[in-house]
Formats: sequence, C-alpha cells, structure tokens
Amino acid sequence: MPVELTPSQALGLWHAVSLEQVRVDGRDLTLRQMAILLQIYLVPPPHTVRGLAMTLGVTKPVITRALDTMGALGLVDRVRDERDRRNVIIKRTVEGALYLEKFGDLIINQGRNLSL
Amino acid sequence: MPVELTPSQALGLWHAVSLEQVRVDGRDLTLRQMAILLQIYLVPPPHTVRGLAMTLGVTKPVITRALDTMGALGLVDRVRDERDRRNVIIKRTVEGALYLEKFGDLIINQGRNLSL
DNA sequence: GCCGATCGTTACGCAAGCGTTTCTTTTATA
DNA sequence: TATAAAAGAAACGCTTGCGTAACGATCGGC
Repeated sequence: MPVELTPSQALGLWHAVSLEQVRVDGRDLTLRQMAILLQIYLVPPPHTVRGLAMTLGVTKPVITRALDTMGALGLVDRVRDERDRRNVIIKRTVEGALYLEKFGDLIINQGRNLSL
Repeated sequence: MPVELTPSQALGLWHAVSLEQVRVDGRDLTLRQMAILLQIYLVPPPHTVRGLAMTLGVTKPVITRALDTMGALGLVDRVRDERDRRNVIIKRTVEGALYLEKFGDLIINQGRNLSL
C-alpha cells in the first residue's frame, strides 16, 4: 500500500510536522536518534547495538550514546542478552510507545490539514 | 488536498525517510534547522529573524545560529533590509532549493516504496 | 535632536554529540 | 587451556547547539 505524494505535499508535510514538533516537544531528538527510535519500534526485535549501527551506517558509540540519551528519557531500555552475554538487547518501553503513537498522530493530523 | 495516512503509514514513512537521510546525508541538520529551512522555502517571503523565531517558538539567537550554520552550507543567504536597516532579510539560494528538491524526492520515493 | 524601543548579533558558561581509540567482558577456536 | 575475536562501553579532545544576558545599530515619537 504505497503512499503517493506530490512534491508540494511531501515537503509541506515534512514542514508542518517539523514545525509542530519543534513547537510542542522540548526533547528535540536528533534525526539519528529519531531514526534509531523508529527502527526499534517498527522493526521486529531483537535489536542490538551492532545491528543498529550497521543499519544506520554509523559507528557503535553513536548508538551507545543515543541509547544513553533516550534511555534517560525513558524511551528505550537495555537488557543483557543471557544467551550471549556480550550482547545487549534493546527493549521497547511503554513511554516510548506512547511517544511514537503521539508522533504518528501528529503526522496524520498535519497530513490531513495540508491545503496546498 | 489533504493527505490521508494510517498510523503505520505515517510512522513508516517517517522511519524510511529518516533512515535514508541519515545514511546518505552527512550534513545532519537538526530538526529546528530543517523546520527553519522549510519555512524559508515554502512560505512566501520576506523572512526575518524575528519572524522565524516567533513562528518556530524559539529565541532569536537560535535563528541566528541556524542561519550561520546553514549559510556556511550555502543553503540560505542574508541581506540587510534597506528600507529598515535593522532588519535582515533571509534569502533563498539555488543550492538550498536543490537540497530541498532532492529531499522532497526522497520523501516521495520512500512513500512509494512503503509496503506495510 | 533625543530617548526609548526594536532588530539582529555576540559573549558567556554549559550540555550534548561526534570520531577515534582503548578497555572490559564474554565467547569461540585452536 | 591458551588465545584470538567480538560486543558494548568508556575515555579523550573537539565541535556545535543551547539559554540568558548584554551589546551596537537603527528607527520612531516627542
């Protein structure tokens, strides 16, 4: 089920959502952090630091730091993998799910309000 | 012409675009910078520092710094307003227009590839 | 012409992200 | 069992963005 957008709609949607997100959310996640968060919540687990780093095309410390930040915000959680204790499994949280649910609503509403 | 999206489509679109943008673009504009850039290019001029600050709901130094950064990247330009020399008029650039055109294409393509 | 108001910038100390490198723990292999 | 490899975190110096406060330049009203 593809989404067909005109150039005006595409940029207009991004514009409206970015604007509203800046105005409303004090947290101000970076694009990388947002990409990581969405990857964790939209792609089936398990998620590891190394896996996320490869998917995003960034180094591992970037993922570690992003998880530190978003963990402090309660958006994600980390648990040792007991089957291979070198790994860390990144877990979703209720707060993170709520955050993305609200963000999804924001996108939907701004898309609905587009009048270009 | 509204855009109707399901929650999966909304978050899936944001996910795909963010991911691709992280992988491809080394510039890594913040959400605020992106919102400012889109405001400049999608809303009829003139744009001033104060106006952008009010629209975004942020302080003026935030705008000044964002314009510094994006100006260094060639994405925007600044010109003194000769009618009221206190003002600075923010100008669009060819490079900025190309940047957003490519970004719009990215959104359109990722939307088209959505298969949720 | 003066003086308060407005506009954008700059300065300051601080927090957060970056890339690279090093370290610790754990696992796999010879 | 000794050793190499792998995963994630921590350390390092650096860059960039932040909020607040102060600043110089310019305008408008008296």
